[in-house]
Amino acid sequence: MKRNSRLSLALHTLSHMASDSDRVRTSADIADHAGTNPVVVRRVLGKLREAGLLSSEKGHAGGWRLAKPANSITLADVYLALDERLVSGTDSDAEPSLCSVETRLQTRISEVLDEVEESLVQRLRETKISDVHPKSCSYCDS
Amino acid sequence: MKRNSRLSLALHTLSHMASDSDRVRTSADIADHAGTNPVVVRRVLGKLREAGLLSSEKGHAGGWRLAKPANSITLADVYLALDERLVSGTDSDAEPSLCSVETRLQTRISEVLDEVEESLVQRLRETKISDVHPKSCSYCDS
DNA sequence: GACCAATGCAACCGCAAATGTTACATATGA
DNA sequence: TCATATGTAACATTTGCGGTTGCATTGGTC
Repeated sequence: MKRNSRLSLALHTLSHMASDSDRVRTSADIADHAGTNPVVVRRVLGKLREAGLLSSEKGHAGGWRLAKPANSITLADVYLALDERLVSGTDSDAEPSLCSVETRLQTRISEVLDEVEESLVQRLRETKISDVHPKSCSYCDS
Repeated sequence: MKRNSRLSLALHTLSHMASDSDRVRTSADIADHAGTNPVVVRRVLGKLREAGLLSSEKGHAGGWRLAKPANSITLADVYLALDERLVSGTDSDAEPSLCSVETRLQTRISEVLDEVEESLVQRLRETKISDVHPKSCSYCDS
């Protein structure tokens, strides 16, 4: 795994689940398929659960499953669930500049980036998880 | 400086320059205003020069200036000049999965993210540097 | 009830990318 | 010739993130 791994992992998992909604999957299974670690999987999927996209069950026959139909989940749902802010990073520690013009410029730049960020989310809203999944794909039984 | 600092620094600098195109600015000046280091500034602005957005001159009265009018530079120009790929990260080391379905899914996800990335660039193309600059701003003379 | 298998969570390690820093070569105008 | 700027390499520092371990908790199964 590498860059944008959280978003990538989330899409990967959701797409898989979309192909067989009834099947319950464990973190270990998902981690194997994604080439990563069960704990990492739980971290990412936990966010998706908080957002109501997934549900999880503990115990012997526990695991993860979709909490709503795949065609009702958009990329924006996933993106926002993960708290990703690719464009307008949280530029917090802006030390109060000596020059008032500086601070105004900084504010203005943040505005512009926020607008772009919003456009990005709008674009993500146009694609559903069910659109991502390639045709003729059955979850491989390892 | 912190997150998205390269893009932020670039926009900051270009906006400043847009307000007084004739003035030549040194890395040190810019670094002071941006609260960072001259070398960092040169690294970022060097990319912008490669892209033909800025020009620089060595020597005694050297420094940086716009290479073209601010209203002919879009955010996409800056974004691409910096080699930013916020959405579709270069997911290179994808080890060949055992399952063919996996690789196809991976490919499909990359496709989708590339499309989103392209949408982002298109959006960035709609905003010019001259749009970023707040009105009534004279470069403060420190 | 004992046991096993799953999530949930906290703490830590290690790596990699980006920034920050120093140093020095080079160019150029005064 | 000197002061001042960029250009660049090398190194230090910070930071975010994936990875790892450990353990508590929950819930089937025997």
